[in-house]
Amino acid sequence: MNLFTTLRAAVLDALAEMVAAGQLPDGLSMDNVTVEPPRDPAHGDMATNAAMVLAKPAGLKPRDIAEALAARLAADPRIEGAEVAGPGFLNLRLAPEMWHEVVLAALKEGGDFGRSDMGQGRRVNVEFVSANPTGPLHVGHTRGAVFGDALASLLDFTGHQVTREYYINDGGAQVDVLARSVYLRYLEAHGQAVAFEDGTYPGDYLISVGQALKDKVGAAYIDQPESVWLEEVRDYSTDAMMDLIRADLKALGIEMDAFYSEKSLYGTGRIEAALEALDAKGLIYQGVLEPPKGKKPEDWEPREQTLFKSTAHGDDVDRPVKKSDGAWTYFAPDIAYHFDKIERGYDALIDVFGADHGGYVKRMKAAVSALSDGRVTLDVKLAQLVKLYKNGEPFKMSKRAGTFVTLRDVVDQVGADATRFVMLTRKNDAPLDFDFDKVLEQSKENPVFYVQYAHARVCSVLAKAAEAGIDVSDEALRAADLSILTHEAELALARKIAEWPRHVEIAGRTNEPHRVAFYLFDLASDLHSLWNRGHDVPELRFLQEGDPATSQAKIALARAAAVVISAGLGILGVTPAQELR
RNA sequence: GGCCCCGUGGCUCAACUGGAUAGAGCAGCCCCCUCCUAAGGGGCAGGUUGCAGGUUCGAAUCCUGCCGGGGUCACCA
Repeated sequence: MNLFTTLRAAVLDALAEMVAAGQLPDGLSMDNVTVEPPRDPAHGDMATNAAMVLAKPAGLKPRDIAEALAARLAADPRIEGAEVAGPGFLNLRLAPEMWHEVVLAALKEGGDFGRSDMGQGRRVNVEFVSANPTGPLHVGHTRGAVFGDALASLLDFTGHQVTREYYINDGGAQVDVLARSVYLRYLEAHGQAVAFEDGTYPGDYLISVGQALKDKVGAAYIDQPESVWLEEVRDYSTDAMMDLIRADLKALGIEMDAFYSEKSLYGTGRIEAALEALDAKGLIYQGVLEPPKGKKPEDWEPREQTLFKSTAHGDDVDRPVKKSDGAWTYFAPDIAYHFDKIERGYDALIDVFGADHGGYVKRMKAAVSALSDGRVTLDVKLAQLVKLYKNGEPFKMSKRAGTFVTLRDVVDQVGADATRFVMLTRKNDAPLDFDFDKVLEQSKENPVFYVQYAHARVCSVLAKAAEAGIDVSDEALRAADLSILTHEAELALARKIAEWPRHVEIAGRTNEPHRVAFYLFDLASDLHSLWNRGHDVPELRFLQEGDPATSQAKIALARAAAVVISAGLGILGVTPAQELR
């Protein structure tokens, strides 16, 4: 149940009647007519801009349209009042029963309350993390991982068919480096002294891989040239790294639906096929690029390369798909990979990249646009940097000094729930501060705690009421007489609950899961506020001693709020707390 | 130099993708508090939304040009 779409439909009906009655001309576009909660509660429960939007095309004064619309809407029993205000807003005041219906809907629908069919089953592929398979995930990956996973859940909740996908970069030189590094650890496991030069990965996490390799092949690779072992060690090592990464993701509660190997594109004709598809559209040519303007690399020299005419699809310059020696650039398999996604029949693609890949967005969009003839959209979300703090002090990471923080470090210290929530308290393209101490703090300053606390409080009331012999089962709460809820503070909470389906749709439409986190904070805030008013105003307490009927109604309201918090946290991948420790 | 992101009270951030008097939390000042389970509650003050134009009934939001911060820039992945 979404009150806002319900009321918008009512407004549109009334407008249609006005057209039929000759009060409005025919053929007006209603697309821009909105029904929204006004910022100022004094303006009523909902406001529509219909009169202002239609005034110009209809050739009428906004206030005249609003007056006529108000007259019609006032006849609707769901609407208690309709007042024209400001430049032509029509403010609607709803009958209290509408809020009671919302509470009831939340109780009945439970975790499905707010679910939307907005996506109409459109198939969406969300590609995220896609970290090189050369080591464990670090904090930088964590944000993208949480963001992508929450976005996928959000899209699912809004009626899309979602695939969570990881692109394994196992085709480039970095996996050879990995193989050589593991080989060194392998020699080490055989008791040899080894040196990790520049261009190898010295991390401890490869020790066990080297050991395992020794257990597997014994001494077979000792004193052998790369040609003997490189390929096998590479495959063995990337598999080991992917196991590591899968385990890291699992620690965060993330499970991918699909892993796609870059290597599988080579030697199978996939890359060639993708480029032929572009060639068929006249978008591949041999040419020489201009040097980058302003900055002149010293070793720059003009080279003839195979280029993709990405400028035909909005890019700034054309991009090479082959190096001057004829080998593929990284971009080529990426084109093939996205071509594959298009061929798998997705309606929309989403890529979650780190902010340092910002320069890649235009060419990728150009490729998808060209390959799908504009049919498939690609939205690229960039996850900005995470700044770490410890005891209020910036925490510097250095790979060389071995002080880089892994995903595991973070999850082990603060838990998956807090990690996930905090990572979503900022929009993806804004930098994020992550303070190890603050996220565990039990105070209002910590949004994780504040939202969890609200949920725990409701659980607490339920337990308390049950102890007092009041039936607070789902059935009993659904049957409660909600008409008792008339206090402004109570209706305010119900109003906030009613906004949930609306925020879900906005978040889903914009691919912005952080909106869910902000909404939950607001909702928690309203619940705490109502709770606190119970100190001064005993009638506002949820539990009314000796009055089961009233208690049930009030607890039904609290329970509805908890249902929404639980559903919202579910989208974010956070477990709602039953109690706090 | 080109491109992308960002610029909102002292600080950290919102603002329903164009709506009404730009909202919260810290910090500051003033009150209250042992209360259904609690780590507090209420209030005051604080703003030319980086600057200048433009579009619109209406702009923090869209367009143009500046200023400032960050990222990125063939033959790496």
